[in-house]
Amino acid sequence: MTSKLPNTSRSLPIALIRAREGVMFPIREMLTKTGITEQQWRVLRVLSEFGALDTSTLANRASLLFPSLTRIATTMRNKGLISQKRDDKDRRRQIITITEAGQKLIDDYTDQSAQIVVGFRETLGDKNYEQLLDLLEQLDPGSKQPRA
Amino acid sequence: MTSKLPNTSRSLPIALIRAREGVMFPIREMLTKTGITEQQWRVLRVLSEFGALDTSTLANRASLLFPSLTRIATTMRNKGLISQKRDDKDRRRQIITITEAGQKLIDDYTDQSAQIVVGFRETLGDKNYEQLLDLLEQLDPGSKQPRA
DNA sequence: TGATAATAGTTAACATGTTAAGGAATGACG
DNA sequence: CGTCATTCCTTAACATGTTAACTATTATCA
Repeated sequence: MTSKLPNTSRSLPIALIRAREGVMFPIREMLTKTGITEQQWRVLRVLSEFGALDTSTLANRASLLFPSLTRIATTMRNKGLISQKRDDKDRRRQIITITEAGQKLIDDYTDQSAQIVVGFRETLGDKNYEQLLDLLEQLDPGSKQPRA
Repeated sequence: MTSKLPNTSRSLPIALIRAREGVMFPIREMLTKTGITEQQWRVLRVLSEFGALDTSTLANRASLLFPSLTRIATTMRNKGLISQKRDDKDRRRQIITITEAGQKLIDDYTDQSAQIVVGFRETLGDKNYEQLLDLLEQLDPGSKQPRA
């Protein structure tokens, strides 16, 4: 059996990369002004939404790998955006908390960020936008169980 | 006006990352056996589809940034997967060509790669799969003009 | 209890993503 | 022809992605 690959123009991995580029462009533009990266923004958003979390849970919810989060956390601690302490019950665990400065950063840019989301929603239309999220979720291996 | 951000679970950027993780997982598993990375695989696929290309065009079609491609090309040249030469007409340009070894690698793994694509197509269903590609394309800023 | 496995994170090493600056060749124009 | 902007690409610097090895702590179980 000799199967053929789709054209690169209809390749799912490449389409996902390009879509991400397109979505991230205006967001990155906004983040430039904040001085933090896309990943650091995700960390703040997750902490702001869920409160203090241990490293594993945070990594999972922000879709970051452990080693990345270890480095990012160091950077963010130095910037005063988060604080870290050991869990007294299980001393292997690190508990990460958002600081006031971190929360302020979120608050300051929530509107602008939300506007960008609205833009994409309008580009696709509400119905398509929701369907896109549904389809993407089906490709996500973690979507079967709720995240830790 | 105080807008609110969507939950991180319905955030488009995060959904795109997670979907990409899901799609890339089996592909990366396959690529481990080949000894090349996902990006190097993309370069080979584009060269195999379009023939020799200059660096700019290749970067564009493989969705790679220039600096990345510069490094990747060095690696791949050392592995004997591609060859590079200057364009005689415009000596700023590098022309990149796939080697026999590179083409063999593509040939050896085309079937396996195509099977993975089939898997995702079946997961979503043909219709949804095509619609997903269409929606993703709408988020791609480069989709308005055909790529260089 | 004491050896061993499992868990939570970190560190290391290499590749890529991202932005900015730099170098070489070409093009435009007075 | 000479200057200057433009184009194509490379280098540099820092952040993240990815895999593997390693440390510290906790759980298991004979």
